[in-house]
Amino acid sequence: MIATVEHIRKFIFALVDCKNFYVSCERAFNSRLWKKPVIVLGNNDGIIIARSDEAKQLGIPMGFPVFLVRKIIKDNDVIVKSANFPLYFNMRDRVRGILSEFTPHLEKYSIDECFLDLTAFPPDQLDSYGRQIKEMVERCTGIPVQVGIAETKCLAKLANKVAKKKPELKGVLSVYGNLRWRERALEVTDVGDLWGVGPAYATMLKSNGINNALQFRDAPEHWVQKKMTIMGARIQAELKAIKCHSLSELPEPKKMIGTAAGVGVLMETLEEMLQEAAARAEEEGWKLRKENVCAKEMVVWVSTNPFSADPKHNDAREFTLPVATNNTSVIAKLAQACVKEMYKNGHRYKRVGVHALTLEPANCVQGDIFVDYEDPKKVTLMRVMDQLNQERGTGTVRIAATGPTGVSRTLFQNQSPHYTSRWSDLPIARAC
DNA sequence: TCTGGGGTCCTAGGACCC
DNA sequence: TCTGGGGTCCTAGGACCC
Repeated sequence: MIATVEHIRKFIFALVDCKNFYVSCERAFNSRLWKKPVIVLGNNDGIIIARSDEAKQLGIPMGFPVFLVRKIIKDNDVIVKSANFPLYFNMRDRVRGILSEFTPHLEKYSIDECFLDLTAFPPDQLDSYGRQIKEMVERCTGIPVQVGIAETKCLAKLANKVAKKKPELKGVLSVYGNLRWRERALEVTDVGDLWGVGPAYATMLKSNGINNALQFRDAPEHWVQKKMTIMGARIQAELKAIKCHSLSELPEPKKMIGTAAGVGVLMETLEEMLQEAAARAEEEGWKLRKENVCAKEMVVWVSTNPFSADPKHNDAREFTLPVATNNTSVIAKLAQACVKEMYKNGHRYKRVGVHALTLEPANCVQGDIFVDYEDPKKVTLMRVMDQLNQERGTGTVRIAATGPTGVSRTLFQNQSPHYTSRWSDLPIARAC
């Protein structure tokens, strides 16, 4: 490999990761959840999307259908919460706000993780700096975090994981410039826990005698590239402190925007399917307008429940719009036409999906002299609809095609109040 | 005997992330 | 009875072009 200036120049990355994020958000407003096993369920209260440490210790797995662990929940008084995304998004923004006070150079990697560029900071103080970040976030938001610091993103991720696993590190680990610490961290990390190594690669690597991150780093480079493509080669280089991934401070424009929520009660009639198609189109339109883009090509698909013994039917239709659009009623009509074509009587459907594949910025859509989607009245109608729904709550104004009630969808039986996003739910402080 | 070679674009499929 | 919902990137192979 030819060393470039990029490789020689030293960078410092920190990864800040919120611990059991959704559970921590719930706990920040409800002290009764402290030190108890708590889990958070996804849409429809179907699967487990977050667990407290206590719940993990009971052996409750992530992404698992909740009905399969009912007994553990009952026997151990596990507290079950339904997802409360408005609260989580708000807490995410608070955490990011605190982090951006430390450095303006940060990448919002996911709802509960941020990469920080600390290159400008004195390397001998990184450890204490990591501790300051941790304390400040916890004090201001109530969300516990771990901090990992290193020369590359992959190593920062790894340091973060080690900090999480080893209580004596108290949630902060910098391996920057410290070869011995770096090797130790690599050695105690299972190869399957590396960022970018999923279950398939982990199995392959282990069957070749590569069990930890250190062994992976030292494996022959050509072999790694052959088996795991350029992605694997990059992970390996990053573990050698050679930077392959930069900080992306500005989010890349999206390449695809989709929506495909499963329904609560399976759909059997065409009418239900058409209503669901309209509802998904409505959501898709809203997402496109929020991103300020229009879709030129779209895919509509239907599927039955993959886990049931019912007859299966999965199908998809793709179409190209004459003029890219983000207008809900245009999308809804086309989505319904696709569903009408695909629907087969005698099946119980779980999902209708609507995906936009080719996106164009909304302000420079290529026109078509025969089609008039850019009718200012329609644009205004969408804007007013979005505004009303935002101010008065989702679903205040809907297109008629979604039906009077819509298809039965989301169950939130154990949702906490919207502490941060609804006036009536504001927590009340009482003097003891 | 021996049947070009280099390039682009598109798609499906596989792997991964949170 | 109940099993999420978003995304990204890379590669191989085929079609097609000159």
